[in-house]
Amino acid sequence: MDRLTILDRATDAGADARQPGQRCCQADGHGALDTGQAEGLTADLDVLANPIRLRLLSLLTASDVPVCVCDLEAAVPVKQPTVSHHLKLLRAAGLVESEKRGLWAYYHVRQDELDRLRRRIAAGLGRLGGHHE
Amino acid sequence: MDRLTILDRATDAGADARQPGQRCCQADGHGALDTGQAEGLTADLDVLANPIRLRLLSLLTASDVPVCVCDLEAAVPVKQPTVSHHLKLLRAAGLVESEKRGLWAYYHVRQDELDRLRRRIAAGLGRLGGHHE
DNA sequence: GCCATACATTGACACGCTTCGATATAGTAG
DNA sequence: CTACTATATCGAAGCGTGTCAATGTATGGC
Repeated sequence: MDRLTILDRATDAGADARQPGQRCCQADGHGALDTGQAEGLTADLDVLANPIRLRLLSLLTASDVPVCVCDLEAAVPVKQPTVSHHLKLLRAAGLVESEKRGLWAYYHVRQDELDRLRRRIAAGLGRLGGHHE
Repeated sequence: MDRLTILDRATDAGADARQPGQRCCQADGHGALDTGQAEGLTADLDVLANPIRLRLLSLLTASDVPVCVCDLEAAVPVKQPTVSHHLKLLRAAGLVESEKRGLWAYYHVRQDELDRLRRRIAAGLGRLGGHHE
């Protein structure tokens, strides 16, 4: 209704001449992330956005052999149940695998999955716009 | 994989022959992120790990002109105070700037800061190990 | 003056995440 | 079998985050 007049006025008179109650510049978000993409990228970021999980992942990637929980526990300022909790999240995200040997559980990174996650994040952030392509 | 090989070698070399109560493999975390680096990377990730903020950033980068809050509000499934809240966080992170013109507040991305943030994240995740430079 | 608008801020709520003690499970040693 | 270990799971507490209604602030039109 009034929108037409407003749009006309906007195009005609410029940004500051518009009336209250109207959309200003109708940014349509061309090329922007839609809601679904933003949620997907958020989910990917959330897996890594924790200092304990980052450190555990870092320790596992830095080791060429599987690492037992007791070693991880010793490298991180939280108690054992918390370590188990974060390892469970990393396993649910497909980033690590565990193998039980005797009393110990040995964890190792699934490097391919970690690389895929990193690529998804890099692609998503790249889609945020504004630079090289 | 061959567990027996590992176990045999371990029995011989001592890895699995270790006693309870001892560190297993003393991973020293060479090349890994330390606690401080993990926290810094987490802070960077946290800024972006939210679908509303990602969408707002995306809309702003997709527009070559500053965008007013009313337009952002229309593109996002939350109410106006929530939009203001997220814009405040983005401004605190140095990723956007605002300018008041009349009744309206126009936001635009600080592209250099966004690029720097992306580079920090890429470098941090790269330090997670395992691949090409 | 008055009223309406755009946006920011406040205060409160709900929800989820992180954490840990307690407990369960499973393996080893004696 | 008993005792001890390593790890997982459970349950609850603490705390931060996202959200919104209500309110504040500034601006413009009448």
